[in-house]
Amino acid sequence: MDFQGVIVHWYKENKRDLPWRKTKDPYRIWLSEIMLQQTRVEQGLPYYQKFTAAYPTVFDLAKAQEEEVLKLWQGLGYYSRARNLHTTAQEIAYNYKGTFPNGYDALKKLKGVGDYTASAIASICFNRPTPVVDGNVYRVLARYFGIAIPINSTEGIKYFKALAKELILKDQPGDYNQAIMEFGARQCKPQSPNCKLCNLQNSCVAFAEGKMGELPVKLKKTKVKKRYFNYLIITDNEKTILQQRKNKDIWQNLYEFPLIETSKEVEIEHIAGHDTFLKLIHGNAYNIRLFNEELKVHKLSHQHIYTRFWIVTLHGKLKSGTVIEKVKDYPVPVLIANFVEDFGF
DNA sequence: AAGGCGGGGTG
DNA sequence: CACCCAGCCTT
Repeated sequence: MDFQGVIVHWYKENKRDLPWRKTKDPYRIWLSEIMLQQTRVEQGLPYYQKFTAAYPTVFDLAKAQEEEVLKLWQGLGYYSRARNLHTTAQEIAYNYKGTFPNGYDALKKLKGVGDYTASAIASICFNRPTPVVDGNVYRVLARYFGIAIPINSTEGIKYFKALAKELILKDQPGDYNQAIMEFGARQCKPQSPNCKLCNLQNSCVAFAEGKMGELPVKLKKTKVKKRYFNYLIITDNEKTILQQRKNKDIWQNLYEFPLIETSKEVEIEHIAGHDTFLKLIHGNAYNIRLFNEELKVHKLSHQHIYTRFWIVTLHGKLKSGTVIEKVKDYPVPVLIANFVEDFGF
C-alpha cells in the first residue's frame, strides 16, 4: 500500500469521534477550523460545543454582540480569531444570504480564513482537491520523505504545499486531509512518535536514519519579552472600575482593571504617585494594599507578564463604575479571570 | 520576510 | 525549562 493508502486506512481505524466529523455544514466546519488554529483538539472541543449551542446557525452568530462572542471565546486565546469570526459571520449572513462560498479563492477572502482554513473547508465541505498543510502535515511529510527544508521559510512553505498537492487523494480529499492531520496528531507526534507500531515504518526516511527528533526543521525560537503590569482594583465595596483594551496589543477588546505598565517592578510609592492612579482616585480618601506579595507571572508564548494587583479601597462612593457582581459577565484575559476568582469578588 | 498574537499540554 | 498546537494578519 502506498503512503496515502496507509494514512487513510490508519484514519478509518483510529479516528476520534468528534462532532465536526458528523457534518459537512460549512458553518460548523468553518467554526471548528477557526477554533482549532494553533489549538489542540481537546482544548477547542468544549468551545465548539458552547458555540454551536449558543449559535446554531451563522445568522445567530451574526446577530450576537461582539462582547458576547468574546465572552464565550474567553480562555481560548488569540482573540483576533473571535473578532474575525464575528465579522465573517455577518459577511456570510448579510452579504452571502447565509450561504458559504464553495471554492478556495472565495473562501480565502473571508477575514480570518487563510490558506489552511480555505483548503480545509473546500475539501471537507465541497470535495475540492485543495491540500491542507498545518503543523501536523509539515511534520509527517518532513519525516516520511526526509525533508530538511525549514517549514517556516518561504521555500519550505512552497515545497511542502506542492508536495501535499501531489499527494492528495482527489476522490476523497476531505478524508485524506483529515487523515494526515489526525495521523500527525496521534501517531507521528512531535515528541515520542509511535514508530514501533507504524505501518509506514519500512518506508519512512526519518525512521531509517533515526532523525525523527530532528525533523521537521524550524527556523529560530521565539524570544520572550518581559512586561510589568500593575492592576488597580479600585472599589467602594459596591462597584469597581473596568476598562476595555483598545490598543493594538494583546487582548484587544477584552476588559481589565485600570493598568499601570512599568519597565520594572515598582513599589507602592510609585503607584500612589502615578498620574493614572491620581486621576482615578480624584482626591478621595483611600486605603491601598498589595494583594499578591509574590509577583504573579502570566506566561504567554511570546511574553511573560509580571503582575501585581493593588487593592484600593475608597472611603467615599464611586460615581461611575461596574457593579462588582457584573464583573464576571465581561470578557477578560485569563490573568484577570484568575484574579477575580482568587480575590472572591 | 519578520514579528505579533494566548493559553495549555508534554517531556 | 523548551517546544508545539487543524494559522492568520500586519508591517
